[in-house]
Amino acid sequence: MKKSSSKSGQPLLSDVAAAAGVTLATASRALSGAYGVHPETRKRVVELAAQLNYKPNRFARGLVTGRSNVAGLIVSDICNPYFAEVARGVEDAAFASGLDILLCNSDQDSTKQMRYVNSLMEKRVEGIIMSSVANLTREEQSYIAESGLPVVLIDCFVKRNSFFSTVSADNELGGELAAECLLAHGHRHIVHFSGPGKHGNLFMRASGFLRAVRQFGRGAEASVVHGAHTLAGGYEMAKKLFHKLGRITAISTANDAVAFGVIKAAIEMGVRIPKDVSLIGFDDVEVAALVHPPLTTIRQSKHEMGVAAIEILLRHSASKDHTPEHRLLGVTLVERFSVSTLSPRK
Amino acid sequence: MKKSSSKSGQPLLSDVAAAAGVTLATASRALSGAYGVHPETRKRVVELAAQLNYKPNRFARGLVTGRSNVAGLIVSDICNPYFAEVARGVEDAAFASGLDILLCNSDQDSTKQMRYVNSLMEKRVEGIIMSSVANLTREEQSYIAESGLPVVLIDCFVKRNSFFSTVSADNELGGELAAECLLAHGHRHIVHFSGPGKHGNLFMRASGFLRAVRQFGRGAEASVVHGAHTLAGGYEMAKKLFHKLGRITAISTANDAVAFGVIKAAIEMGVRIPKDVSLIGFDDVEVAALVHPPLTTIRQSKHEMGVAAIEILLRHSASKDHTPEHRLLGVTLVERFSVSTLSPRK
DNA sequence: CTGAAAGCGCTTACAG
DNA sequence: CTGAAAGCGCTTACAG
Repeated sequence: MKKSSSKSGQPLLSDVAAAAGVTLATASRALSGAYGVHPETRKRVVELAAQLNYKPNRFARGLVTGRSNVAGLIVSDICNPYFAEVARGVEDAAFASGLDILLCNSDQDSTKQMRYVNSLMEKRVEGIIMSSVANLTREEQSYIAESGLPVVLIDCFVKRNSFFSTVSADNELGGELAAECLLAHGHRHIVHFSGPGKHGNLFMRASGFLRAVRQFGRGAEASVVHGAHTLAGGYEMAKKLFHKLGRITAISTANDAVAFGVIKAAIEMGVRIPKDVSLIGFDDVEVAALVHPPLTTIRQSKHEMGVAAIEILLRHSASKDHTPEHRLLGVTLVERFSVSTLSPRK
Repeated sequence: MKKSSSKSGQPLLSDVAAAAGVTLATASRALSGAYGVHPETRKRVVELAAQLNYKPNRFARGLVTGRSNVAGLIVSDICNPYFAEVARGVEDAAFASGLDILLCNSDQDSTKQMRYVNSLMEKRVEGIIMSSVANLTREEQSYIAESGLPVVLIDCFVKRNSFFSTVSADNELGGELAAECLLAHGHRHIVHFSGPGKHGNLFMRASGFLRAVRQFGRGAEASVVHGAHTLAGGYEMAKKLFHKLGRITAISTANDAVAFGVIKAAIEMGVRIPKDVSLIGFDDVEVAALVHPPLTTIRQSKHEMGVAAIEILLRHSASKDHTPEHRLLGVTLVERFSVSTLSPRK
C-alpha cells in the first residue's frame, strides 16, 4: 500500500495518523504535546512522525492558530557592525524562544521600510523590531499602531511616541561622558560630528555633549556638524574639516562608523590621530579596539538591547495589552588611544 | 451594515469583494493581476483593497500555492563583517525579487544548524543559502537533498558534493596571491594561520598558499597553524607565536577576522606590524582599510556572492530541475601597509 | 483518552 | 469576463 502524501511529496499529518492507526485529531494532539493523549499513543505517533520525516506545514498551522513564530527585524544596514551586534542579540534571544527572524535592511529609506512593514504584516509576524530606522511620519506611525502589531524600537527616538515600546542606550549621558573625557584631557575647541539633523537618538547624543561642554567647559567651545551617520559621512565631514582645522583639537562623533570615516580621511590626508587631533566615538563596536589608533569611545550594550527587544516583543505578542514599555540601558566610557592630553595653555 | 472581518480584526478578501460587489474569485484575480478581469472591475477592487488596508493572509495563500516567498540564510555569525557583507548581497537581490530572508546564526554548531534547517523546511522556504556552515555529515547532506529543497552553499567546500549548488571565491588562487606577495617582499619564513583542519574553503587557501611557496619560494619555509577562524582564534594563535617568533617574519591568515586577532595580540604585546612581522589577510572586509596598520589582504566579492546565490536559488525554486550549479568568483590582492619589504639576506 | 467535523482565508480549476 | 465550489493541511471545539 503506497503512502498517500501531499502533491509536494511531503508526508502529511494524515500519513502519520494512518501509520499510527489513529485519527488526525489524535495525531495532532500527540505532536503538539497537548494533554489528553495516552502516553503509549503519543509515543507511537511521535516515533512514526520522526521516522516518516514528517514536517508540519506552517501555513496550515498558521492559518488556524494565527501565529507565525516569526518576528521581523528592520535595521538600516546589517553591514554596520553596530546593527550586526544588535541583530545578534535579537537572534540569540529569538532562537532561545523558538522564534525565527526575518531580516530587513531599510537603508534609512522610508519607502523601502514601509514595503517591508507591509510584507511583514502579510506574513503575520508576532511583532517588529526596528533599529534606527528611517523617520516614521505621523501617518505611518498610526498606520502601524492601528494594525495592532507589537513594535519595539531600538535606540530610535520618535517624537511624541505614544504607540511603540523602546529600548535605548542612555544617549544623553553618553554625549556627556564623551564631552567630559575631552575636557578632562584639556581640549577647548571641539567639533561634534552628528547625523542628519532630525535623527532622534543622535540628537540626544549631541545635546548631551553640548550641555556638558557648556556646563563643565569653563568657556570651551563646541560646534556641531551634520552629515550622514555612516563611515562615508564621517569621511566627508573630516575631509572638509581637515582642510582648515583652525584651533580645533578634538572631534567627537555620533557613532563609531563616523569615527572610522574620520580615521580613513586622516590616513589619506596624513593627519595624525591623536597627535594632530583627538577623536572619540560612540557605540564601541568590536573593531573599535583594532583601528588605527585604537578608538576611545562610549560603550553601549548592543547585544543586550537586542535581547531586551525580544523580551518585550514576546510579552506583548502573548497578551492583548500592548502598553508601550521603555527601557534605558547604561553607557560607559572606554578609553583607548585616540585622545591625547593637551598642555593647559595651548 | 458592519463589515465582517476575521477574528483578528484584519479585513478579509471577502470584505473587499463584498465592498466591490464581486465574488471572492474575482477579487482574488483582480488583486493577483491574473488575466481575465475587466479593467474597471480590477480598478475598483484594487482601490477598495487599499482603502480597507487589506493584507492578504500569507498562510492561506501559501497553503494553496505551496509558496512562501521566503528564503533561509544560515551564516556562522552575522557579527563577522564578512558574513554581514554576504548577507547584504543576499538581501539586496532577494528584496529586488520580492523574497524575504530568514536569518539564522549557526555558530558553526551542527545541532543548531539542523534545528534551523528543519524550521526552515516547516516554513516551506523557497530554498536555503548556507554560508560557511558547520560541516554537514553525509547523512545530513542526503537528508537535506532528499527534501528536494534548493540549497546553495557560499564559499563552503563540501567533500564529494553532488547535491548542492555552490558559489565560491577562488580560494586556492587567493592563497597563492598571498604567498606571492609575501615572497615578493623577501619573506622566507612564514606562518599561515588557518582554520580548524577540516574547514574546506580555508583548507583551499592554505593549500594554494603552501603550493605557491613551494613552487616560487626557492627554499622559503612555510608552516601552517590551525585554530578557530575568528578574531579570538587569531588572537590565540598570535599570542602563542609572539612568545617565540624565531625566524618568522610574516604571517598569512585564513581570513581578515583572524588577522584582526593577530593585530589585537600585537597591540597588547608591543609587537609592531609590519616592522617586527608582516601580516596579510583574506576577504577584504570594509574595516580592513582602517585597522592598525591598514591591512594588506586578498579581496573577494562578498556582495556579488550573495547576489549570485539568490539567482541560483530563484532559478531552482522556479523549476523542478535542481542540477547543482557551481560558480567561482575571482580574487585580487589589495596592498596596504601591513607587509614590509625585507632586505635580501636577513 | 479519542473521533467526526467544522473551519482558518485564500487560489484555482471548472462552468458558464 | 465572472461565479460557485472544492480544496490546500492543519487545529480545535464538541461529543462521546
